[in-house]
Amino acid sequence: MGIRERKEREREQRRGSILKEAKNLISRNGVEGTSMNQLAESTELNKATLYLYFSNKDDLIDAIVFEALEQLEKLFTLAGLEASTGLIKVMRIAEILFDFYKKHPAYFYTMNHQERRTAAERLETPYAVKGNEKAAVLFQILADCIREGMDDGSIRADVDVRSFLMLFFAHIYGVMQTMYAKADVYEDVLHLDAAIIEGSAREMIAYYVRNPSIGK
Amino acid sequence: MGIRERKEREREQRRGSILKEAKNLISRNGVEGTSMNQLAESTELNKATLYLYFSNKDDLIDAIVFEALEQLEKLFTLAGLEASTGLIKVMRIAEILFDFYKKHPAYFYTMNHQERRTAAERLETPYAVKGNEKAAVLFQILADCIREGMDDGSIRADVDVRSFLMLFFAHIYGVMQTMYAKADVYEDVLHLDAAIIEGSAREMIAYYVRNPSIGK
Amino acid sequence: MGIRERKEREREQRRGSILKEAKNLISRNGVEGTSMNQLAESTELNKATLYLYFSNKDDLIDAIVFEALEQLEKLFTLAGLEASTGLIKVMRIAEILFDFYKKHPAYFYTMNHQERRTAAERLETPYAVKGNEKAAVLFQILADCIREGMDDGSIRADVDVRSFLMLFFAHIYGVMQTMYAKADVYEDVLHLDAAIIEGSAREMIAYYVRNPSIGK
Amino acid sequence: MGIRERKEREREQRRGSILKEAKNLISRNGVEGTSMNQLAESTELNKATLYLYFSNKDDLIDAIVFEALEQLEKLFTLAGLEASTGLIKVMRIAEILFDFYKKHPAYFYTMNHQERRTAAERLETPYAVKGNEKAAVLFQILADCIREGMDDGSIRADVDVRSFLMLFFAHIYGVMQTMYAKADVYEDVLHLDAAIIEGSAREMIAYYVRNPSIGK
DNA sequence: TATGAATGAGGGTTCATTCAT
DNA sequence: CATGAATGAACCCTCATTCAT
Repeated sequence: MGIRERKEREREQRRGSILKEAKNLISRNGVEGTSMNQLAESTELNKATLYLYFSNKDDLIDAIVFEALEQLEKLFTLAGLEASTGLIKVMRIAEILFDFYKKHPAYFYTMNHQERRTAAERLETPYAVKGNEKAAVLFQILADCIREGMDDGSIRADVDVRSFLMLFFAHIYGVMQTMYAKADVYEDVLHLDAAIIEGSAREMIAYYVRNPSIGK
Repeated sequence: MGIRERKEREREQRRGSILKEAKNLISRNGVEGTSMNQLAESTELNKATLYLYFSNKDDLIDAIVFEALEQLEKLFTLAGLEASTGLIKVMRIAEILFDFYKKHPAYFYTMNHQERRTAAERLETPYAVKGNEKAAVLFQILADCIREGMDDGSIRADVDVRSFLMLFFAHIYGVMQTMYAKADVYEDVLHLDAAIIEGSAREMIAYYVRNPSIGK
Repeated sequence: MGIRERKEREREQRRGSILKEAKNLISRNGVEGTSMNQLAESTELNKATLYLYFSNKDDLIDAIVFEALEQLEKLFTLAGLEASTGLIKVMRIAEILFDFYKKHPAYFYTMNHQERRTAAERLETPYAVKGNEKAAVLFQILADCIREGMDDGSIRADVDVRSFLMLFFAHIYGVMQTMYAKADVYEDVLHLDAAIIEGSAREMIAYYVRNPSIGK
Repeated sequence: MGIRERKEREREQRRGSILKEAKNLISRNGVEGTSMNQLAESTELNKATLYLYFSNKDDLIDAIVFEALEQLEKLFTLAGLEASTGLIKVMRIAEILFDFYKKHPAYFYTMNHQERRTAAERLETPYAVKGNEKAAVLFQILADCIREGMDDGSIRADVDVRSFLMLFFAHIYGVMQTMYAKADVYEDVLHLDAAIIEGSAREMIAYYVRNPSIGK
């Protein structure tokens, strides 16, 4: 069975290198701008071979999304360790998310690509199911931080937690998207630095959730 | 001379009906998911005919964007009339923007599609130039409201106006995108109503800019 | 009937201005590279209007060819007036033809465009018929010069006149085509000047027909 | 390893058969008159399949041109072997070129099609680069023959070699073009045989370069 | 497992030409 | 006479995907 495990491991490696190259391309050209053709060329594999590892282009995208979620789960978990209050944890997670999106454009692009497929389609594929579960974990981590903040008084008690979960990701997504897509506007027209916008964006979250009776 | 005007009007109507159908399709399938082929079928026009009214697919998209900006300009302008304070005006504009995006998905999709084209490309086409000017007007209206709010004390004085301009649109964009793309998540998983999320999203802006010494 | 003549004259003028603009475009973009669309725009006329003056794109081309032939006829005729010998006349015509082609690229391009249409098609259209007649006149003028040269001893007696007629135009056509299309080759690779090539090309004709017993 | 070579050979064959069919179509309809669509139909291949063998229509044309140049190089090289004088070699090459163009209209059409593309475009594609090199070889072979003729006295010493290189190809090109395009004129109007014209055309070259002190 | 080869469907765009007015 | 509007047919090219081997 050692031989079988080795095979398995090799397969995983090959798969990983495909994913790596895919992320590479997506970082540069976006999801729609990356074709299976290009990917085959970059990986020096045959197009058909790609389909041995991923049943679909969508499946491949899902795999990248899943990878992203896995990494985010780790990062989110670590975020809480050294933080003292719930608010600080939440803000730390925001920071992590921004950094993550900035560092891995491909993850950003893929995570926000699923427009085309209907919810039904999305639920059927095995990968997406796992992805949804992982996403739920992230939600949970963030939710816990919020509730912790309410308990320790750092976060105001009347925050609607479930709304905030969506809002948190949506807000950061919107800002990131703007920073990727509209750099020319804020740089050339408004003469703004990316770091400043991001800082304000994080501040905005803090303003929203922090308990005003405690102070900043 | 009446005849020429009538022709002109008819042409404008035809153009309008093409745009209308385009928005229709885009609402359902997104910008990239809408082809000139489909549009020709939907309008029951020959493909070449479309090119009599729009020199490009991009040009058509630009026209839709411009339409959106025109309407938004009107709406933004009206927003200030009945509002008493700068803060209320800002919030009113946020509300308007949400309503607008909800009512016109196609406007939403098109306005956030120009990512792919480089800044250079965007600046060259005549339509885009006009679009940029219109966008600048919207920015200005919002900026004026903010400053007014600072003057009347409804908005805290240390808001970075230019950052906020980006943030405002980015935030709303992110929330809308999430609501369009992730409806299944917040509905099925979080059992959330869209209106609640939107309410929270608007609140978030208010929390960020309002002058705390005045109170909510 | 004065009114009718004026109308006729106006029509001729309009037609002429269309032709003029067509030649303009063809000079720059070639025959295939010039579309009826462009022509309509340049003339500020409606596309359909063009078809009131020319039943076809081919017809329009034929008209330009005819114009060219008309002008060439004049030039060819004048060529003989001041020349002393048949040889000199022939050489003068060669010079004229080169100058003509250089000055009017559009004439050159159109005259050598009729590849597509079969001989049958070409003979049917009214313009082409007239064109063929004019071409025959040019041939005749050149033939007369040759024969004159044979008589006055400047041209060798054993030239096959009919062959030469074709050869003369073919040779000049080939050289001109090369000069239009391959300028980069002779300039960049061979470091040759256009005037030198043309000079050699004319010389080549002279070498071929002149009576060697007379001397250059 | 045999298997891979066989695959390679099969691919080469398929490629060859596409080229063959392309030449077929071009012979009949010219380069611009031959579409990738038609070619797909003729080869009974899918349109997309063609693009597996040629990245472009231009690339395909370049491949044909290159093929032509390869064959011409062989023919030109052989031409000198049995010939005694430089003049005879030159004339032999002219004969070869005529025969080649007559036998392979597609080669003729493709070789004289690159007018449209600018020099810059032509130099960028890898095929074209190789083509230019091959063309330079042909030029060189001809130049050597000329110089040899000058040495052995068969060609007059005052021929401008570089001019002649251009002239030689231009002349033959012009004649061939005329014979392809104006067959009806010389046949119906002048009652001339193609062979006669070609003979005169070759003679014209000889008249131009031969050393008169030696005699015909 | 991996590949070379192939494909159907569709992408955006442009052409010469012809109506009804 | 002139026009605006329209069109069918064709253009080159690319996509995600699937065979047989």
